[in-house]
Order: sequence, then C-alpha cells, then structure tokens
Amino acid sequence: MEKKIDNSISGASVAREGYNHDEEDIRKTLKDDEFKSAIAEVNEVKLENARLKMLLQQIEKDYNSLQTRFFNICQPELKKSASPTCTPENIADEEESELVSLRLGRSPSPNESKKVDKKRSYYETREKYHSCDQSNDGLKLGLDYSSGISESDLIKTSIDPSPGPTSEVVKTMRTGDNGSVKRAGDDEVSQPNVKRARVSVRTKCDYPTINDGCQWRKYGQKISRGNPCPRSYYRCSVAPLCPVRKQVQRCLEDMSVLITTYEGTHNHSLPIEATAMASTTSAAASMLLSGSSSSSQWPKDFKNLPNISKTMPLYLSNSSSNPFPTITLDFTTFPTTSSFTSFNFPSNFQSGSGFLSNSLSFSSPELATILGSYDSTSTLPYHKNLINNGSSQKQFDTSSSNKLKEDSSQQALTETLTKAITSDPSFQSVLAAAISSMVGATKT
DNA sequence: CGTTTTTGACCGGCGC
DNA sequence: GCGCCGGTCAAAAACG
Repeated sequence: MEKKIDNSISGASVAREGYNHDEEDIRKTLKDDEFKSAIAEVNEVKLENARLKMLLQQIEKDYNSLQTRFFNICQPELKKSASPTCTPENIADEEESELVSLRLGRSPSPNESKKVDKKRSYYETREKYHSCDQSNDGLKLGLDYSSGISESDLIKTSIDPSPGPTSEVVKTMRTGDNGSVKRAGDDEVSQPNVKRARVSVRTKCDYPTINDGCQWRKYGQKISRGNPCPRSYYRCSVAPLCPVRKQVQRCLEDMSVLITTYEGTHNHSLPIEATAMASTTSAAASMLLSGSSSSSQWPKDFKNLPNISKTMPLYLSNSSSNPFPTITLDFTTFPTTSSFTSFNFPSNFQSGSGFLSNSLSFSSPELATILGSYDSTSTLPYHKNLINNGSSQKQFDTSSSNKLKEDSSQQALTETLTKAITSDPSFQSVLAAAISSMVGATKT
C-alpha cells in the first residue's frame, strides 16, 4: 500500500518534473522567439537605415545633377540676350532691379531689433537665444522685398500715395489715449503691410494645422462670415519678434481641405524641416510680387507653360475684401500626369483691382507629404482632443506604405523636376533661389 | 511654474 | 454716424 502511494507520488513528481521541463522549453522557445524577432527588428531597422542613406545620397546626387543642368541651361541664355540671367548673383541683380526679390531670409533691420515689445517680458530669455541665433549662418527664409531701394520709396512707387514711411506706423498704432499701446504690426515697419504678400496654401489635411516645421502660437480664433468653420490665427513663436502670422481655416466647399494663409517674413533662422514650406511660400510670394510690380513680366512667362489653365479665383483671394496681394498654392491635387508642376492662373490674373489674386496649383509629392502629415512638432499637442487617434495611426500607416512608392517615384520626380525647371525662366530663377538657399543652409 | 490655448472685448476699416 | 466684420489683445484657464 505504501509502495503504491510512493509510486503514485513518485509518478506525480515525475509528471511534475516533466511539466516543469515543458514549461522551461516553452519559456526558452518564447525567449528565443523574442530574441529572434528582436534581431529581425534590428536588422529591419538597419536595412531601413541603409535605404534611407541611399535615398539621401540619391537626393544629393539628383540635386547636383539638377544644379549642373540648370546652370548649363542658364549659361546660353546669358549669351543670347542682354536680359538678366539665372545665375544666383544675377538673379539677385535682376530682382533688385525690379524692386522685388525672393529673399530667402534676411537680417533683421536695426529698426526691428530696437522695437522690443515690453509686454512680452517672458520672451526675454528666448530673445537672447535668438539674438545669438541671428548672428550665425542659420537658414533664414521669408517673404521680403529687395533692400535695393528704400521701403518708403517702395510704398510711394507702388500703392500708397501718402508721403513718408511713417504712415504705416500710424496705421498700425492703436489710437489709445496716449498712443502707447501698440498693435502687433508695429514690429513690421520694415514690411509695409500695404504690399505685404500673403501666400495661401490649400492642402487636404485631417488635422487642425499642417506640419510646416515651424512653431506657432495661437492668438485668436474667429468665425468668419460665410464659413461656419472657425478661422484660427497663429503667430510664429520661434522668435519673439517674428512678424510671421498664419491663418488656418477649413474650406467651406470641402471640409477636408485646410487653407493656411501665411503672411510676413521670418526674421530668424528656421529649422530645416520648416524650410520646405517657407521657401515654397517665399517663392510664390516673390512671383506674385514681381508680377504686381514689374509690368506683367512673369505672367507672360507662365503663359508659355504647357499646363496653364484658367481656374476659378479662390474666395480667399477676393481682392475687394482682402487688402493684401494673395497667392494660393493648391496642394490638394496630386500629380496624375508626368508633370511636376502645373500653374493655374485665373483669367483675371492681372486685373486692375489693386492686387493680384493668383492661384498656383503646385503638385509636389514631397511637399504634399510634408503638408499631409500632422503638426507633431508644434501645434498638435494642444489640439490633441480634437484629433481622432485612430486616424492618426492610419495616417502613419499610409505614409509608410507610400514610402515604397516614393522610391520608385524618385526617379520620375527628378525627371519631371528637370522638365519643370527647364520649361520656364521665371520658375527657374525662383526655384534656383530657393534651392540655393536651402542647400547653402545645409552645407553651413 | 512657464507656456499655450481659449474666448470675450476691443479696435480700425469699410460700406451704407 | 452707425453697424458689420476681420483681426488682435489680454486675462483666465488649461496644459505639461
């Protein structure tokens, strides 16, 4: 009897031992699996890293070849005509002569640096940082006019018949009892808002703002007439005195379309990720301004583009209600043809209503990718309650799957880019300025 | 606690 | 002069 029990006990213990052994095996295999998957993951990351490196090299290579081709194309034109040419130096000369330039960055004027808003005391530490920042060779992008002529002259010759540059300051002053309270426009004396260009960007975006790489601080929200969607007002918070503002509003016709209107010039260096949008808007504004100031030079050029078509003017560009010259970049239509860019101008492109109302339909897959991504670095965290997390994940999934397509489209992009550059001299000059600025920044 | 967002109030321009 | 409207301010609330 005892023996039986002993046997049964020993049998149980054996079974338990066997069980323990199985468990260990399972654990071991689990660990192995984990280990293997981790290794696989690391390998994948390595592969991805290598792929990205190759992509970067390819982009650099593409850029170099583009630059070479670009200057090769410009060189014969220099010989052919006495007109200004496309080399970077000459571009500056050309644009200076037209009083309007694509200045992808500028140094803040002494006047500007003096105009410290005393109300923004808590920005002082930031200001110190940025005063250092401005002294370095950081990338500076923005919409600006040439310094080849005084701005008071610019005002006189362009629109404002009233004498003296101070008229603008008076305009922007809040007429308080002692006039001590200033409007935010005070620090924009160097940028007369009489002729300050606005660049409106239309993009399909599920998020409250697009990711343009810049940091923005919301300072107001209004429900404008005719559109139930509120319009948000942001100002650049990278530098305390940066006059750049943007308005964000959903399109009435298509709620998925986000209309972002940029205004002003960054007076500070920009992070690299912000340069894409800044250079694009800068280029667009430059084209707009050159068109408005220089006897219809560039519209004529753009008429030669194969893809030109007449479009309806956008409501944001209604010059009767909008005192600023506004250009619209439409990123809502992605390229379906081999064409990289298509420029769409309304029929009233240079109508004499005071300012231009232009619509450019840019179809840049890369910029569209940037625009389509949500603003994770700047304003998003403060809108997180408005954002569907699921859609956020979906967004990234889509973009990662699109990466595969990007590889194959890289070559096509290069070709179409080249085609676009070579097709129009105005675009050449603008793009050259933008590219040289960006590349100059990356090399410094 | 520093910074950002929210939101009602305010201001100036413009049309009537 | 009045009212409407777009844009901005600024105090309070919210956030990290």
